Amino acid sequence: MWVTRRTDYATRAVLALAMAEDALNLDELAEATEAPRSVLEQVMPALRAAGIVRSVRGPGGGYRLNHPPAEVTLERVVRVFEGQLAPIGYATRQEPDPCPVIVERSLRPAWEQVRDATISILGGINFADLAEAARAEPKASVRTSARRT
Amino acid sequence: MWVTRRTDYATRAVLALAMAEDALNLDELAEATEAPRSVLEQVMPALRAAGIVRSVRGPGGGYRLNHPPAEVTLERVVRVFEGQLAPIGYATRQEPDPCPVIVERSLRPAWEQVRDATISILGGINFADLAEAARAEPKASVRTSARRT
DNA sequence: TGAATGTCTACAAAAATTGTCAATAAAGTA
DNA sequence: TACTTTATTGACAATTTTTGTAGACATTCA
Repeated sequence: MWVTRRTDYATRAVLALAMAEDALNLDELAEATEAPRSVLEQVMPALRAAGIVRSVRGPGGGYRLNHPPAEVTLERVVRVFEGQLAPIGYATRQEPDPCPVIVERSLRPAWEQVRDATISILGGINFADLAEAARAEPKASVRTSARRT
Repeated sequence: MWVTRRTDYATRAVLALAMAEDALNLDELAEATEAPRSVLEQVMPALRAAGIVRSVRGPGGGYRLNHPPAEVTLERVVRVFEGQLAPIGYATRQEPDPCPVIVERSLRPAWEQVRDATISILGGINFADLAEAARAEPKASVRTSARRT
C-alpha cells in the first residue's frame, strides 16, 4: 500500500491522455480520473516539469502527452512522485541507508529482489498497452458470470 | 519505501533468533537488531501472537522461534505488520477497493503483477537461508576492491 | 520475598498524506 | 484594450500514519 493517491491520480491522468484524441483540460481530467481538480492542479505541473506532458494555456488549452504513449512507461510516471522504488531505505540503488553488516548480507539482498522485480514490471508496462487494455471489452468469464445472474 | 521500521525490526529480530543457539531476551534482541528496546516491547508480543516466536518469562527467560527457521518465510513476518502486500488499495487480494472500470482493466492488473511478484519473492525466502547468508564471509569481489585501495 | 523478565495500554511528538484555496500568469478573442 | 479561459504557484490546514517512550502489571525463579 505504498502508492500514494497523487501517484495513482497521475497514472490515471496519463492514461486518460493516452486514450484521448486531443488535449484535455483540468476539468476533463478531473472527471476522467475521478480525482479532485485541486489535486490535479498540483499533479499535472509536476508531470509537466518531468517532461511527461505538455500544456497550453488560455481558451482551448489543456494537457497532452509529450511523447507517444508507447514510449511512456509506468515506471517513469511513478518515479516522479515516489522517487526511489526500493521497499526500504537500505535497499535503494542510490546512496542506500547504512545498516548492520548482518542485515547487509541477508535482508538487504532480499529487499533488493523486490525492488528489482518492481522496477522490471513497471518499466515493462507502457501507456499504449494500458490504453489498449482499458478499451478492451470485459472478458468472457465476466460476461458468463453476468449471464448466470 | 513502504516497509515500516517496526517491520524491519521484526525481521531483524527473527533473523537474530534464527542465528542464535538459545533464547534471547529483549536487551539482547535490542542489541542484535539495533532497535530501541521500547519498540521491541511492542514488536515481540505481536510476533508471539502471530505464532512466530514463543516467550518465557522470569529469570533466564526470553524469546525463541516457534518453528524451525526454514519454515518461517519473510512473507509471514512482514504480513504481521504490513497486512496486505498490494501496492495500492484496489489491487489487494481480499476486498480490493473499488476503482473506475478503466482502471480496473489496465492499472489494476499492473499493480497486481507487482503484488504477486512481491509475495512470490518474500514467500520464497526463509530464515534458514537468511541466517546462512548473514553468517557468510564477505564476497570475493568485495575483498578484491579492498585490495585495490 | 525480591529480582528478572515479558505484557499491556496509553500516549506524545514527528512526519507524511490529502485536499483546499487564493493569487497570479499566459493566451486567445471580441 | 478588456475580458474570458485556462494553467501555475505557493501557502496552508486537517487528517492519518509512523515512531518511540513510559508506567503499571503479570509471571517465573531462587
